[in-house]
Amino acid sequence: MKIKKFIIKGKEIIMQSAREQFFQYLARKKLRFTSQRAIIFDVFWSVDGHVSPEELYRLTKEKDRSIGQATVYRTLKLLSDAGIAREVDFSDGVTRYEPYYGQKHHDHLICQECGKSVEVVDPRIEKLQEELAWQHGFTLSGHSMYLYGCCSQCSGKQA
Amino acid sequence: MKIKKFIIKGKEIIMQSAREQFFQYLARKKLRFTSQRAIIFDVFWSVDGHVSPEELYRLTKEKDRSIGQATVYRTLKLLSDAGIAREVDFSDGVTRYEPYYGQKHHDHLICQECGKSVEVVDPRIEKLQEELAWQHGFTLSGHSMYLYGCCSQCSGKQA
DNA sequence: TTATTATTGATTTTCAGTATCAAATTTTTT
DNA sequence: AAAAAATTTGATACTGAAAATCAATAATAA
Ligand SMILES: [Mn+2]
Ligand SMILES: [Mn+2]
Ligand SMILES: [Zn+2]
Ligand SMILES: [Zn+2]
Repeated sequence: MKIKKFIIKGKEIIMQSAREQFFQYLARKKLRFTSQRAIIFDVFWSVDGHVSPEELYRLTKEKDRSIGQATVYRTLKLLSDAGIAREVDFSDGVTRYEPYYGQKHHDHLICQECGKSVEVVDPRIEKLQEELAWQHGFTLSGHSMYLYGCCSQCSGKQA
Repeated sequence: MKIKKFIIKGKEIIMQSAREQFFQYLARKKLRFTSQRAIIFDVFWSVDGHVSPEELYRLTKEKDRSIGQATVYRTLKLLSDAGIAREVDFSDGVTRYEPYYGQKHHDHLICQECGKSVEVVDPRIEKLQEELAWQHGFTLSGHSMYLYGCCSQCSGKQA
């Protein structure tokens, strides 16, 4: 109970900082922190998952019917540029975004049966990726890695 | 010279086997090895790179004006299912296909300046990926990994 | 032959994402 | 304050990739 409270509080604090970072980013670029952007940010943050622009648009409209779809797309791009959100692509045809602020880098392990995704990271892999790029004379600026398979639950059902 | 000849001959042999495998696959599925499919296969194989369906459609029409775009899409799907081609996604908005028959698995290192791509593979990474999935109770069926960066040529130019 | 099945190319449709643009809002300058 | 400049917005139109539809063919089986 106490732990949960702590976690929740931690999340709020992070949310505040992320919001602040968004604000700072906009200021730096001489852009405005409008009410629409605030609403979209808040909804995006409250979802806290891997959400597509269209899903977010739907959710946002529940808070404010007047917000346009284009603004949602635009705001997600801004959040991306501000380093608060990240695009993820689970190869199922839709691009999603995930909150990325205050989160360590991670990759995804995806169950192709039920669609469940697990966030994973292996420092040894990350290191080897750097090495590998280096060997080919590349300066690595990023990577995307998705592991596809079948989770234990889905494996169980099948057998 | 001798080496080159050997390689070329090797490539032809591989092409023959790939064609054969395509044929076998179609037979197994009770599908037909039509002239259109043969042409599309041949052109695809002769390109030998990372080609988009639209590019392939254009190239194919040079051989046979009557071939339809839908057939190119369909045939690429078939080649994929037959394990002869593989989809690749360099995150530049277009899906490409590469010949995959007789080729070892590989991942891609991509220069974001000039678009050049290098095929790479590191068995240690592959092993760790398996491990990682295993630890989460997943049975791994595949993965996609793209390393993005800047190649030595492009780095040189900038500085 | 006749019936069945698979294939094709043209066309339409879908869908995500982008571009456009006039109206509205905010900021800056007089 | 008023006017001018800059930014933002939402509606709408548009794009391009990919899939679905469908009538016409072609190949195969009965
Ligand atoms: Mn994630
Ligand atoms: Mn390749
Ligand atoms: Zn599952
Ligand atoms: Zn380069």
